Parts: sequence; C-alpha cells; structure tokens
Amino acid sequence: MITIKDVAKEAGVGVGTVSRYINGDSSIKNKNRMLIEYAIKKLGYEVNSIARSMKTQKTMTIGVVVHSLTNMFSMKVIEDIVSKFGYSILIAGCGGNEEVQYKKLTELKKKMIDGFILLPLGQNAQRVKDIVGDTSCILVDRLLDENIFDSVTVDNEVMVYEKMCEIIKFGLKRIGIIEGPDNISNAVERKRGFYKALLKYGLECAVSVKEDYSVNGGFEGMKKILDTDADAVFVSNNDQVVGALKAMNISEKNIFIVGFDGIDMPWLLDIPCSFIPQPIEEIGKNAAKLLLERISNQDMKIKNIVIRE
Amino acid sequence: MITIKDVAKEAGVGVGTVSRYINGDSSIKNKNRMLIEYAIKKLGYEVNSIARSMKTQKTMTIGVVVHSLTNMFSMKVIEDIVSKFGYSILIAGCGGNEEVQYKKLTELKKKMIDGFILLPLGQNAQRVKDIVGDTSCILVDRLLDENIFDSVTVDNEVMVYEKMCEIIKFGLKRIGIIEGPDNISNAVERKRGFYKALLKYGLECAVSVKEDYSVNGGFEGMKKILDTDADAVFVSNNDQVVGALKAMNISEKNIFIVGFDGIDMPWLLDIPCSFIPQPIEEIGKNAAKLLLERISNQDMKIKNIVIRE
DNA sequence: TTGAAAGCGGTACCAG
DNA sequence: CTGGTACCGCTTTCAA
Repeated sequence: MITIKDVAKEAGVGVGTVSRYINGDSSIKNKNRMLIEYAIKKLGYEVNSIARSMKTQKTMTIGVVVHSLTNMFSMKVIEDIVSKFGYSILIAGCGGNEEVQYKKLTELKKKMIDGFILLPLGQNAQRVKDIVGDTSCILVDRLLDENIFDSVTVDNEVMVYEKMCEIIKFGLKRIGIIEGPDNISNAVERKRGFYKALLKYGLECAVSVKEDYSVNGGFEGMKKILDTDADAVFVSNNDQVVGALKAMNISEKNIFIVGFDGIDMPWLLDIPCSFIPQPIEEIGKNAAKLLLERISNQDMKIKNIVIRE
Repeated sequence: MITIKDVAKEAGVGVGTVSRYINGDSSIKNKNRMLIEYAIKKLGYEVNSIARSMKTQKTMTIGVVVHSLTNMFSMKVIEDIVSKFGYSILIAGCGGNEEVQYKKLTELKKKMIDGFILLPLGQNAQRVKDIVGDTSCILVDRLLDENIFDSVTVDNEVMVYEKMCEIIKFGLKRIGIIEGPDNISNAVERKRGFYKALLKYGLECAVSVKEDYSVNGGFEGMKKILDTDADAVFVSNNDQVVGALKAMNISEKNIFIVGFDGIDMPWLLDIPCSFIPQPIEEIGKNAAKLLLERISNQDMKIKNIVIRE
C-alpha cells in the first residue's frame, strides 16, 4: 500500500506538506505542489480513509438501521443527499427482531459512524440512547417511548382518517380493520385515525383483528375478516397488504381493501382497493437533511418533523 | 471515549493484556481476567473497530455497489450471510450512471473495505480492476468485457427461451420485443433466448425496439409496440415492465406481456401477462458466499457461477 | 503470562 | 511555507 510517506519521499518533501496538499491547503509553494502531484500520479497513491478517521475521529459514514431490509424505503434518496456531502452509508437490517437491532446499533457504533438513521423496532428509547451515546441519531417512521431523538414521521392519524372518510362516503358501511402491534407508534396512530372516521359517520367497526406487521400477519388477519360479513377492511401496513391480497386471492369473496402504503400500481389490479401512499421520498430527504444538520450542530434543540400529505 | 488504555489503568494491567483479553486469548491469569472484565463493565468500554482496522488492515466491511438503489434485490440475503461472519455492508448506488459507479468504487476502496459485490454498469472490466486493485470483487447479474472477476449470474438465454416457447405454444404468434441496451450482457443474452424460441417455431419477430433499462424506456417502447398489430411482447427487464404496463394502461389495446422479472403477484393483475422470476435469493446467497470464499482465499481460480432455474 | 514499545497511515502543531 | 514529530486506539512482537 502506497502511503503519504512514500509520496513525501518520492517528491522530496515532508509528510506534513503532502498532507496539506491532500487536504487542499492553498499555502503550498507551486514547485512542491507539482512535485507532489507528480509523485501521487506516479505512485498511484490514494488516501486511506481509515487512517484519517483515526486521527480526525470522523468516518464520514452514516449508519442506517432498518427493522427489515426488504422494506428498503428511500435508501436511494438518503444516499443521494448524504453522498453529496461526502458521506457513505453502512446499512444493517434487523429481520424484525428487536434484539438484533440493538446488536446492529452496537456494531455500527464501534465502527465510529458519524450518525444514525434508525427505523426502529420496539419502544425502548433509553436502550437505544445507551448504545448510540452522543452519536447523532434520527428516528424515521416510528417513535419511541421518550422524545429524546430527532425524528421524521408522517401524520398517520390524519392520513388514515381522511382516506376512511372518503371510503365511507363512497358507500361502504361494514368496515373491518387489521391493526398493527400496539408497541409500534404508527400502528396506534393509524388505528386512531380509523376509529375517528367511523365515529364521525356513526359507524361501528365491523370486525377488528390485531396482527404483526408482516405478510403472514396480513394473511391470517384477512382470513378472519373474510369469515365475517364485512364489505371492506383497513390494513395497517404494506406487508400486511401483501398478505391480505394473498388471502383474498385464495378465497371466493372479494372485499374492498384500504391499505396503508400498499401496491405501486393499484390501477393494474383486478380488485377493488385503494392505498394511502407513503411520501417516502419526502421522508428520506428530510431524514438525511436533519441528520446532517444534527451532526453539524450537536446543540440544536430536538426536532420532530411530521410530514403532512 | 474510553480506550483500552483507560481499561488497563483501571484494571492495573498493561494494554497488551487487555488487548489479548478482548481478542479471546486464553493465556490470561484468572485474576487479571476478572480485573479487566470488571474495568470494562465499569467504564463501559467498547472496542474501536477503526483503530483495530488500522493495525489489522481489515475493516470487516464489504462494499455493495449497485447500478441503482431502487433495484435493491437481495440485499437482505447478502446481509444475512455476511453478517454471520461479522461483516458489515457499505452500500452505494450509481443512479444508472457509469462514471458515478467508478467514483463510488474509488470511495469505498479508500475506506479499505475487504471486498466488493458489484452489480455493474458498462462493460469496462479493466477500469474496474484498476480501481479495486487486489480487493476481492464479485460481479452479480451482469458481466464485463473480460472474465477477470468472479461472478454470479442467471442463465438468461435459457430462461427466456423456455418461457417464450411456452407462450408460443399457448397460441401467440405476432410477438414483439423491447430489447435492453447492447452493452449490458444480460440484455444480449435475453434477446438471444427470445429469437431462438421464435426461430424454433418458424416465427418472425413482429416488431423490435431497443430501449434503456428504465421505466421510461419501457413506456416509450411499449407505445411503439402498441402501434403495431403485435399480440404479445417480451420486455427485457423489470423497470421496463413497469413502464410497459403504464403505457398499456393509457391505451385501449391490451396485448400479452412477457416480462423478465416483473411484478410480484401477477395473479392480481387485470391483464394477460406472465413473468420470468429472478431467483434473487439464490443470487444473493451465492454472491455473498463466493465473496467470503474469495476473501479467505485470494489464490482461488476465478469462479463464474451460473444459476439455472 | 505479562508490560513496554513499535508501528498501522494519517493530521496538526510547532519551531524555523 | 515547511519538515519534524507527537499523537489517534489498537495489535503484536520481544524480552522479561
């Protein structure tokens, strides 16, 4: 491996000068500048970021920890933004397992990343805090049981409320719900929006089941719903939607599905349905920006961004 | 930041001893072991992977460079496997831009990753080689113009051939194709499979257009196809499929779509179509395993894995 | 079995 | 403007 030392020797200058050159210091004699440039080319030298990190205590890397890698969200947006500022992304998925999440956080923390974007599992803010310490950390999509982190979420309650009102006005009356787990903040909010809409129109909930945020959860939930006389169902998350669609496919009945963040191209589908789209680009953009802001200003007051519409 | 030094001082031993303890050296006096364990707990010490990498020259990180992050394919599988061996993943997307790809590779190389998984853009093997140097690198899904890297691909030609035969036997006769770019290896293979099937049944290609592997490419291509009397079309990649579906949706005509790796749940769709599924799990699993193998054995002969079925 | 010390490849300070 | 040098936190000899 070619080091700064080799370059310095080749160019006949000190390592300090080479380091300054690399970092764009303008106060370098033109002659030396050329010498160094030439030596670097000749030797094919490239900075070793690890060594640099050792000294600067910055890795220019951010860690993205996601409850599940299949739900890759707006990685693209996040990467576009942070990479403009020279950051790379370390990703880790938790396979839906909360303990794994803590393990991954710990692992990344050891790698000295400059900040976290966490799409969290569970509720335990303190446990997360204990791991991340004073490394910046932005929560995305879900909140924890204490408001000690910056966050970017959507207005789940309102989004569901408005969509359900639409559906009810459209004429559906016997509406059921497949809820998500109570320990996921957005599941609770979505449920609240759902019931608020029913209440407004004086409707009873036809049938309610509570299931994991998973394909299988949606599948099992939908099977139960299909055993009732419900004519529509609100499904709380995109994985559940996939499961619900599968369940309906193997049944003779077709009921109207309202999904939170379901299928991309609903107009292609053969069934009556309607989805509440997640503004994932918006979420990703905000998360990335907020993290960079936080990194550059540790003392900033905690910011909770709620994206509306 | 708590360092090994702090721990050594607290425990009243030398740093070497602490280091040995951390790395599971068995030859440590029991008394010292306890002392160190206690000191670590008390201080909340955690290894600094960066410092360790500096010395060991291994970061336990692998870089995954993808032509486009939206096509995240089997990240999950890859991560599952490599993380079992203690590796983390740095991802980078290229936004479909070949120059960006080289930039990202360079960036990750500087971060001293232990290996690359590359879903490449372009053809230039030498250019990639110049950047990665002797860091291990596995090509996935597409090959480059020289066989100097390990690779994991599917048997595109056969997969397309077999599916097209099926379609033809099913009764469709006026079949068109939306090709992918000639400089993407799998596009050429898929095209070959397509024509081979037509040839076998003595059919002429009804209409052929060449488009980018992109949603818009598929859209534009499909518009042209719909202007002909074709009754079916083979669409070369999943992004193109999405575009083609959109085009068909705003048209009055419905023709049969055969897509390479299209929509998850075709049985939900309202239109006649059939997709050739990519065995993404299989691909990811093989890529991860192959990379680990290569990392642990630099001298292994180049391996080109082709997944059939 | 252990502590001391020499690096790993940079950065940054300090004296000149 | 520059070269020399002391770190950054850890691993790994080496001698005790």
